[in-house]
Amino acid sequence: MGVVRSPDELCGLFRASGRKVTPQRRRIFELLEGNSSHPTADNIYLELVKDMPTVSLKTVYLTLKELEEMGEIQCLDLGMGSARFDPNVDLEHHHLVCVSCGQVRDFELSLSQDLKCQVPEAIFSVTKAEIVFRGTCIVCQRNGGVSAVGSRDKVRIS
Amino acid sequence: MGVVRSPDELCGLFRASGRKVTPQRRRIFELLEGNSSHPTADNIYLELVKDMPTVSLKTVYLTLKELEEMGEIQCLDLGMGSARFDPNVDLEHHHLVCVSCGQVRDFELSLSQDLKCQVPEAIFSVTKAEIVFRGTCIVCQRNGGVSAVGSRDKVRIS
DNA sequence: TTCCTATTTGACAATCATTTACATATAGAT
DNA sequence: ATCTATATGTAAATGATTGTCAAATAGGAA
Repeated sequence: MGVVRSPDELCGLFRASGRKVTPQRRRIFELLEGNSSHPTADNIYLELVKDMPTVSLKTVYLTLKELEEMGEIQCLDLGMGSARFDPNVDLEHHHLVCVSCGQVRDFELSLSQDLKCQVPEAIFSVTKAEIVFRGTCIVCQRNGGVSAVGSRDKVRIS
Repeated sequence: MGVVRSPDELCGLFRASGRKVTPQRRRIFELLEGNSSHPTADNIYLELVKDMPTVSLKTVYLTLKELEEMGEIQCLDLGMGSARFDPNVDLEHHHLVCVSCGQVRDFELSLSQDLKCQVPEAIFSVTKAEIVFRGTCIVCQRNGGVSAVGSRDKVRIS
């Protein structure tokens, strides 16, 4: 299933669904490919302007929203001020959120019990079950948890 | 452990930690007691103004933040535009989020495996593991999922 | 290839949640 | 009752995200 698609595949999917593929969109697809840094819309925008000085943040938001609607990326709201985007749409894939530096890491975890089945259908129909692990990453533990970066600070994509 | 404290207990804890107990704070404690509606700061505020016409949203935010710092309530950011506050601080307590009406429900779940132990200490030190189940509640399923309420709409506390 | 039109874009303003600034009011210890 | 640190309210600032709309353009049709 739709895990990590190439820019070309995404362009095809966009056209197939009646959308147009513009240079800015293609570039966004490229910036997302294999990106495991969980960038914010602004992180993407800052990379984008390097090549396209006139792009607007709005275009980034719009393209990301469309990708999300198509199920090609997921939008994570982890309570850090701004949404993070993740091109990894794998199931059994959860997140480690460092409350010190704000970094978000993917974490593969296949539970013996299927989480969705834990909730009675008579009560609620589960579409998606996500686990958020909050704590401190090894780097911040070494730095005594004092690693400056506030939750609202920009995290440049590597 | 600190699960569901009475307004009086909270007043005591506030004084004990050098904070002052004002009428508006006491009222906020009352509004939170036994409240399982997962109100936003604004929901609380709207109830509060009924008794105290001059109270400000800022006071609500501040008091809620202090309660959170004291570990007496938890702040949930579920990606619905505004944070939800939950006086239930029970461990093994997760959330069902209806993507149709925006309602948030508590869900007790004791997994046979301890979630925290799933993450290697060498990688990340977990403080808290929370599961968010997204899907549709029974009510919205009956209404054909068309139950109007947008994610940013206000949800009055019952 | 050129044309045509629905879709995108970008500049800008608007909105929403949350925080800051600061002068005034007040809880609660003495 | 006094005094001072803390809390309050007004009003304005901030940051993320969305709406408006005229101008630009992708890409199918001719």
